Amino acid sequence: MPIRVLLFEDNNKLRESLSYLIDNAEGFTVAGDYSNCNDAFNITRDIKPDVILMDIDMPGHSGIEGVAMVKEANPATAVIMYTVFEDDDKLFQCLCAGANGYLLKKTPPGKLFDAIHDVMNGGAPMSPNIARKVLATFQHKSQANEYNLSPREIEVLQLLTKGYSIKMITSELGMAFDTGRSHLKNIYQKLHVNCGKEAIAKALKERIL
Amino acid sequence: MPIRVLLFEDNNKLRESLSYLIDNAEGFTVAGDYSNCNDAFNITRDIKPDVILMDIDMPGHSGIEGVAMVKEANPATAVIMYTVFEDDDKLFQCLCAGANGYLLKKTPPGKLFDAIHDVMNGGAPMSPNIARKVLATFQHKSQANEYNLSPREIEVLQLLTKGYSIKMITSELGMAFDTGRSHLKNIYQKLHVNCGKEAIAKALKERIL
DNA sequence: TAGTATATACCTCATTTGAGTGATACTACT
DNA sequence: AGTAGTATCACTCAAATGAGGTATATACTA
Repeated sequence: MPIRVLLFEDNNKLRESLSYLIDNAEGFTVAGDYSNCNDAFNITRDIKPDVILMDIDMPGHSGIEGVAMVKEANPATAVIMYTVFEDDDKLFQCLCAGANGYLLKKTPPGKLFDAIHDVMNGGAPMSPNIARKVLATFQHKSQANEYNLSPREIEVLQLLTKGYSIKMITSELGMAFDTGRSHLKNIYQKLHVNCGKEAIAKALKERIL
Repeated sequence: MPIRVLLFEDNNKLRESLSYLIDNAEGFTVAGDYSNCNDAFNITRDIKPDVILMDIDMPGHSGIEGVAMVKEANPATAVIMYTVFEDDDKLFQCLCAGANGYLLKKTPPGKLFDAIHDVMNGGAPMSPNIARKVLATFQHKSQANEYNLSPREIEVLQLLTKGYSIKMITSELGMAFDTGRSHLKNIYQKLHVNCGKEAIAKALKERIL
């Protein structure tokens, strides 16, 4: 049986072209196409499509909200974002909302079919630039020295981010209590924070360490 | 000019087959193949290949260390992991070390060429299972209620993870100082931690919120 | 209706922490 | 030889925090 695809795209011309293209391809059928995702929850719940191609910039609810609605209505439906946006913010919001793939609209239409097959196969089709951005998030670490932390300070900060108290840190590293406090004071200065809690938040959010 | 590929793989049979296969393919040439990556730094620095296929489990330095060495020697060289491992630990260690792709050895050899082209194109070729794991890391959030935090407690915890002091939190949320402390005490209990720093660390690491 | 969870608020006490100040020693570079 | 950075340790003081206990009002549930 053919793969059932749903389209959410507010550009009528594009939506109709895509619908025609996909519906006439071997092994695919378009189960519906919509110019907004205001009713995405009910639609998905009722139709339970295999794959959804989702634009981001639509009137009313955005595609980002759309993904969330779809995933709540039927988690088994795979959602591929299909958009012109490639800024980090929108990308990661979509991924966090549960998107299974992310294609830029400059993707040649023929590649769409590969992507749909890929996502049905448990994959995560992404345009090359997008995939690179995603992998880059794992590599944002070795920049501890953006703040010129000394090796010893890094050790201290690492233990701090485990929730250790100064006492625990200093005994772990075999230094005097006040030495640990000195290090922490210097760390706080370098990170431009005022207390340990801010330091932990900053260190973990920016993946220092 | 052909794409210059380097192989690091300790299984001699497999390495020779791969080398033969790739070297005889149109548009590819094997610039070297090695059974371990103990000298990966110097090799990469001297040869500066376009792409490296890297095994993980090798005698001496692991492929994970290998990636790091390669990336230090010549960041422009793309590294595709080629391994049987699909456990989260090894995967994320490789990605953090700078790997550009991650293929399981069950990948049909023909797909290797697609992957190499993909990575040369700025992409990040990954086996479907792997890609799913990577995307899943972005979706590990909405499980705040694993700890049965009440809505109000979640608000408090969110501000806490911004490094806010109790004073700031309570004034932000318009409640009495002691009310904030009560909430925090309950939050600490529910998260099984003893202090705010641990709570922040746990909340950020487990992406509660 | 009784019980449970939530949100609110207050009190006390001991500990932890941040800020300020100062000091010694070692290394590395100028 | 002098300077800068790092690592070490000490002392004080005021503020922030965690742990303990109590209390009230509301809302939902059994």
